[in-house]
Amino acid sequence: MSASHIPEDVHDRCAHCVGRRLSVCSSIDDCDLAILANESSRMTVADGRSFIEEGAPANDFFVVTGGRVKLFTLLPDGRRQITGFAEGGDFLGLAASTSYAFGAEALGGATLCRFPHAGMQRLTERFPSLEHRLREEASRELALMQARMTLLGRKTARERVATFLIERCQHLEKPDLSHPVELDLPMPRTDIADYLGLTIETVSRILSAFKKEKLISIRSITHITLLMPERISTIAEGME
Amino acid sequence: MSASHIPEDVHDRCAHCVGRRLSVCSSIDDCDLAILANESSRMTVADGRSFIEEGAPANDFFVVTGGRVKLFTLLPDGRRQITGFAEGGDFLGLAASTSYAFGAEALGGATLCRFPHAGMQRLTERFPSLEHRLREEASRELALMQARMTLLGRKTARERVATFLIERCQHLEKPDLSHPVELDLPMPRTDIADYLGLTIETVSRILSAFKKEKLISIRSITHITLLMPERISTIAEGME
DNA sequence: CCATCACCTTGACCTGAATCAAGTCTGGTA
DNA sequence: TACCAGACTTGATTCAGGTCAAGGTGATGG
Repeated sequence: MSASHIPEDVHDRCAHCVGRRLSVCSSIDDCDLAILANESSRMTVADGRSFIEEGAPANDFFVVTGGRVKLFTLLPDGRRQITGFAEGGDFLGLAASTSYAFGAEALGGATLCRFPHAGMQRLTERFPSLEHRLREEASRELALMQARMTLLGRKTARERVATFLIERCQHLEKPDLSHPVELDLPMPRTDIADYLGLTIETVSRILSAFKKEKLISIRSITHITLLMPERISTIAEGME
Repeated sequence: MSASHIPEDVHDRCAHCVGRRLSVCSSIDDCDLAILANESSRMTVADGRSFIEEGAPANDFFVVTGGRVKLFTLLPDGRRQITGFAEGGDFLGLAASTSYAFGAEALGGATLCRFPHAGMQRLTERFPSLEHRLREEASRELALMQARMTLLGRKTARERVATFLIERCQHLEKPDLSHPVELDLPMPRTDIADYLGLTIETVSRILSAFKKEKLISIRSITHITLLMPERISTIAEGME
């Protein structure tokens, strides 16, 4: 598909994409959107389907344009560490030299925009600010991972679950911990456990404990209200 | 200090630096070394002295030109997670947006080359390949962290210590696991423990166990020989 | 040559989270 | 309305690794 055939459509595809607002694509001017669109292609991934294989040759970058995905690494015996959840606007594929350092699969269905490395290179040559934006993105990710290593290496189970809840808050449009917060947890407990380096039973127990302590209320499995967000934040920092 | 005053010295400073061979500085041509030198300054840090404060405004990048440093994050009550060790040629400071996401201190004395962000920006504008090199560096680091999260979240103490030993091997000039390997562990047990998310006692016990199993021999506290590197590597991957 | 101090090792015991094992809840089907 | 399957919760028990408490070791200085 070449930009010269259907320039309007192609332009629009990028113009109305969440990546345009949130992701690396924001470093491209409006008038150059067709070039951007021409180097990328859309794809959808069904719930639970994998689209990045850990260790496979890294040929593409991805922008999540809809839905959610989980990123993970595996040990040979099947133990799994989820290294992150990504949603609309998030950029994937920087954690790779020649091969991907992580696997990725859709969490309840996702749409993605795929940028082959070759095309991305053409884009960075043409738009140097894009390369800078990619570095910024990598830096942001590195800073997040720094905190996550502290979580996995040094926090208690209680602190980990509290941190997870606070992290979810900060993904909302208007994070505000001074009032109760309604949260949607679209991932199953298994994923939360593998993200926090715990077992599903421990996650469940601690959520129940938080409920008993009136820190949260559990409206349904996926729908939780933080009744005392600031107290949970205190627990998350290990200061309770 | 301006390059025009003592161009020869300044040029030489970069020409003979390990960063020139190993680090981001390799993306600059010989003839432009004076420009590079002019944007950077040397510094030495004594054993145990801190030179990056977690949360402080991030104003500089650093290249380790000699010795070693440790990078870490802290919890309010003093729990510490060492997120990495850096040595000659390693680049520091990418894991930061406006403020550093980690602290850093010298491990037995270190020399560094400091690049203020403003100067680095002048360099990346003049040498676009440097910006690309920085992104590569960030990607390499991200891939490493991915593996480290799996270690902290999912590996047993035995697997962690084995992984640490294998990692140290891979820092040698000629990594080769088919024969016994002599290793130097310049960091105290406390640092190894904080790197692996364990206690000093557990690290000590597991090294003793490895010794009893004839997997390693402990010649002195800092000097260890891996007698069966491949078996240790197998343990590290969780496949024993 | 001994004292000191910091760091490391070892042992005994404890505990937080894992494991093992029932339940329970929910949404989908008939 | 009852049944079923999959996901979650809860309880009982175990165990890996932490904590507490002695020792050991080796580099430095008197």
